Amino acid sequence: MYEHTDKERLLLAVDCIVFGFDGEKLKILLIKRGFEPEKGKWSLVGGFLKKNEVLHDAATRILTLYTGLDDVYMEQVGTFSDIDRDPEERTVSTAYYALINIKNHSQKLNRQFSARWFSVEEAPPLIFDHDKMVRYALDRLKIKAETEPIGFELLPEKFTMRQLQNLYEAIWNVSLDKRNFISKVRSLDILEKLDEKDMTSSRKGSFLYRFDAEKYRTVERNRASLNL
Amino acid sequence: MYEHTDKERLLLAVDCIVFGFDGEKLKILLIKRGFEPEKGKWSLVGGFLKKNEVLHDAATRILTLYTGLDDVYMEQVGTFSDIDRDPEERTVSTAYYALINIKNHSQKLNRQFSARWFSVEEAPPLIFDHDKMVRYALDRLKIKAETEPIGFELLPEKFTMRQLQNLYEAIWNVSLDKRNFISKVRSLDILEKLDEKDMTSSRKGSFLYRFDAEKYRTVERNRASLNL
DNA sequence: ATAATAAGTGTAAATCGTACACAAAAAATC
DNA sequence: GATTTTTTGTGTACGATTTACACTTATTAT
Repeated sequence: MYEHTDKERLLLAVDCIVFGFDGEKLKILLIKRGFEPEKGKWSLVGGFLKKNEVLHDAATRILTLYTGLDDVYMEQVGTFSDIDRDPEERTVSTAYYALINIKNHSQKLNRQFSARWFSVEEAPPLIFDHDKMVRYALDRLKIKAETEPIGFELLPEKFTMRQLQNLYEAIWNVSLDKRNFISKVRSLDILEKLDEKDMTSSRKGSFLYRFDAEKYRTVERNRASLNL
Repeated sequence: MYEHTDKERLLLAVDCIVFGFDGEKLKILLIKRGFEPEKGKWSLVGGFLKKNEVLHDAATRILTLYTGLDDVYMEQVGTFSDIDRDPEERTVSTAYYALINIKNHSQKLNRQFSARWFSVEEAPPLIFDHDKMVRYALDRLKIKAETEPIGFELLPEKFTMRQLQNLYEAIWNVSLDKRNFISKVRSLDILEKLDEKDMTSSRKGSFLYRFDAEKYRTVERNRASLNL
């Protein structure tokens, strides 16, 4: 019950799992901590909730601080409360995941915070319970990708079919049949095929596509399933 | 960044959306608050996180306090942080939902806390942001029900096919075809048909079923989909 | 005997998912 | 300039799943 003696005030942190995609592999943004505790080890980007701030704003603030980006897709993953997760003081942390497009991503972050992209499989061990947060965030991303088209957030404006397929293969850690993938994506009718070709990937070149924002929103509203 | 001046300690509450099922409708457990603020209004059951307690334990503790039940299925829904959600003091709250079987449910709770079951559609307006919490919890329950057999938690040991169908109809707010429903459920092979009949619902009587815990766990492990 | 009520049961059509292989374009190399 | 290399791009057939759909049965109440 709401008895006064039980009320304990504690620190509430926010940690962000920043997912990015480079056309090949799914990546997360990590920083080498320049401060105690655990100075020198890799961690998620994070900070503390301020008095007159809601969690989502705190997550956005932290993301902007570390990446220079705003207007980023973010979603709450969950709140982690193990007693000794932070050795300094009892701290509960709410994790958010963000989806960002690596190409839009200024390089200043590297200099300031020793931030680096790691592919999800090759990331180093993280401090505190951050590995657990990443696992939860990945699970959420996998589920999200089943019912909502997340490419808008993770891919550059123009991309090839191969890149789109790589994205889903990376998220679900599966390999998909090219023909089935393409026909499924086509049936969703949210892509616009451009006349341009990307010539970097092959001699033949591959056509570029773009999301059709209009159709895309319709699909989002209908929660159309992307069962690949 | 983790600068000391930004650290603000605040209260962390836990609120529980307790779902129950009476064979007909999906219900939630609400209490009429006997304490300020908002004394006399309806709210979720809740409390504050203690210093040496993790969130899940706090949610369990609160549920046991109000219902006398332990060993209940619970899952974190999310953390709600609107600045003025609690008028007394800045309080962030993590919501959990619980699934309980109303029939197992002792009646002592009613006496002690003016707790009552309300069908989800007919619930009164709740204090603070509790209505929002209920909406989120319902969304989570809907998604959960798509991939995991939740009947074990919500139904009495023996139940009729009609009750099972009512449960899914109530959660998803749809009407399902009886024949398709039954053949789908049968194909999952997690139910045991008993020789007993329930005679309360019709003159003919309807056979009772029971979950086969062994098979049930296999299905859970395989994350078999219950696409009804 | 008859009426009323809910239980119980099967099939056909449509949709969706999956498996699968070869030709075309262009550049690089000889 | 012919050949090799590489990646793109495309269609179909089969099986599985989902959906739509209606009548009989058992029993009690009248």
